[in-house]
Amino acid sequence: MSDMLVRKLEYFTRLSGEDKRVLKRASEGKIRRFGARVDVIREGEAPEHVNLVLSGWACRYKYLEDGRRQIMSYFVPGDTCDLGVFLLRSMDHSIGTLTAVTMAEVSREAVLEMTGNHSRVSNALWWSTLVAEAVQREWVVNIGQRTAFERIGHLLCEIFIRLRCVGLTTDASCEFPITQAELGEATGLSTVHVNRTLQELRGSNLIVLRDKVLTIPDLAALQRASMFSPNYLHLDREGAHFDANDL
Amino acid sequence: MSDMLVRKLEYFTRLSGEDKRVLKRASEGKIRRFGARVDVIREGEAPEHVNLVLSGWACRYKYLEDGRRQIMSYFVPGDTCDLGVFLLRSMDHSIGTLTAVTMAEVSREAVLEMTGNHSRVSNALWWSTLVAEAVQREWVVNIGQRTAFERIGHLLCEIFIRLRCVGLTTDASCEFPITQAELGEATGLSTVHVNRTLQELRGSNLIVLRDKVLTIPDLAALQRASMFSPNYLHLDREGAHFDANDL
DNA sequence: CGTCCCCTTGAATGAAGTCAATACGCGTGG
DNA sequence: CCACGCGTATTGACTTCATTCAAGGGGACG
Repeated sequence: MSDMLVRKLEYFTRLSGEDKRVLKRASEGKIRRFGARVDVIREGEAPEHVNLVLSGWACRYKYLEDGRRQIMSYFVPGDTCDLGVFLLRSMDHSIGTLTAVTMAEVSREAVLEMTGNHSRVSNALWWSTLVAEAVQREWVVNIGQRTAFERIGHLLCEIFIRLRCVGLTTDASCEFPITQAELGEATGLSTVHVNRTLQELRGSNLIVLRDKVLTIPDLAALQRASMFSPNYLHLDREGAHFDANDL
Repeated sequence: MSDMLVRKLEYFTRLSGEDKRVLKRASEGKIRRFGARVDVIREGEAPEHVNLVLSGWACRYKYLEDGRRQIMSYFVPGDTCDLGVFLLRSMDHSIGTLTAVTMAEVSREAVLEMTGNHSRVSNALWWSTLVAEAVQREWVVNIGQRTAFERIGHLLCEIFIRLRCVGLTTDASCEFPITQAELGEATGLSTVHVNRTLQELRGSNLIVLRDKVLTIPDLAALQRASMFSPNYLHLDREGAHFDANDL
């Protein structure tokens, strides 16, 4: 079940059988199923556990008073929503689903157990948190500096690579269940402009996007066109010195 | 010296004398002085310690290939630049000064000592990290959804409040040594447009900004005008249940 | 068959960027 | 002391990227 998480963490360091068991146990607590476009937790509420996405897509978002919505992060399988949340009394944003989603609720105790007694697992989880922060920063760069074309291209590169890390791509394709409106909310663009920009990307043969399936025939080309560098995802086993030696 | 940090952390929880001593010790290691507009660490380099700003302003930034620069965070006294950095092999962004800056280099060992053996200090430091993340997310909202007017207003509110937390404001004023160009790099606006927007803010009597001094005559009004809510700064002593009881 | 959601398109508008020139303060060196 | 250069702030005119408004098309589903 938590295969995706293990798979992702091994981009940082090799985990031992025991490490994997610990992770598995933590993610086999309470499982919740959500429909599409449903809130998991809302701004103002008190966080009670860490949410781990097992399947489906979710997002972190915030409404402005006037109804505009900004999506601040996408969550795909293997992603955790804030390891540290329960230090805070109340959420400053909401988490909602985009598609139908299953989530594991990881309790405070389970997190403390992992971070306190299993240092390799702890390091790997902190690494994933640091990467999530780096992604957040990259979004600032993306929205702040890039044109619509680069911006959407960049986002597609990021998502594709993140999905590939957890085995959710086949060759050059992946599921992409996000509507154009939601893409707009994530990139700070209007729906209409997202639509036109996607057509441009299609016209340049950089992407194929139909029926909720995204194909990137030449990832390197898309990366170039959108000035994407994967360095901020820190996928080159930077924690190799922590490697477990049992297989 | 680390007064600012202690002062900031006490917005989360009350620290004991011992806690403060531990923090003081950690920030009294190597002190470095930088001139204005100088890099502290560059993208691609390996982080070796946590930087704690003692005085002056710094920022986190990234260049795009074509020379555009995005500032992703501002650092003011009391701010630490990434508690977890040394889990990563290389920086995915740079940190540079805006004014002359003094920084304390907090060693990996000092961080481990604080987080491992002093749980209240550890919690407080993690809280400050979580707040920094919340700020990062808010910048996405800011750049993604708000107009130039709201965007700059929002940023000024945030900075003013952060400075007030560490005692760097007097009444309605604070030092504000940021150039218009740097404001533009942080908000994703051109210098020219920043200039015009500042004039609008002045014209609405929401701010006075002259000679590197910012005055916000009516903070509540500026907050309203820029749809600013301080909730994401989590300043209402959310860790009060960890309070030390000695004074 | 109608409704709803999502995608698409066109035309008009608007916010912000670009280019270019000018102004101002400040330090340096003649 | 003044001239010069430099970085920062300001202004005007023009352009462009993106938004808004409005309408139409297509598929899924009851």
